[in-house]
Amino acid sequence: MSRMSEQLPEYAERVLEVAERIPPGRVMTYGDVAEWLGEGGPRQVGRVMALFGGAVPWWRVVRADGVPLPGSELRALEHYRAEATPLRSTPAGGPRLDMRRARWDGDEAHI
DNA sequence: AGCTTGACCGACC
DNA sequence: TGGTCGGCCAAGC
Repeated sequence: MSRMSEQLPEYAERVLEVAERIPPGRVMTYGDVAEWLGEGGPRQVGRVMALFGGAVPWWRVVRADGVPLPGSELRALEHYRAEATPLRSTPAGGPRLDMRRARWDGDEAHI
């Protein structure tokens, strides 16, 4: 097939595919996704999400420290509330994800 | 070819 | 809890 109008790079497709598998109420970090794919790194995953994340549950792919996506934290928090994702209230500042409980390793058996 | 940037991460203090 | 630092790796300029 010829390159009509630039399709999604294969790597991007794989990243989005993983993002779609994350169960509601759970999250994976950028690094987790990269590690699961065994390809690329957190920053590559971050780039893919920045460019094409809008097509998938982007709020389920987060930074390792559990800080909601800057600029979209309100929308993200709405989703977390709606799907009962474990949050942790911090003394100063807004809520963060409770990574210990919300983190998903990508294994369907651990849902 | 070299330098900067970015939806990052872990170690350290 | 929070800030810095070095490492990371692809893209842009």
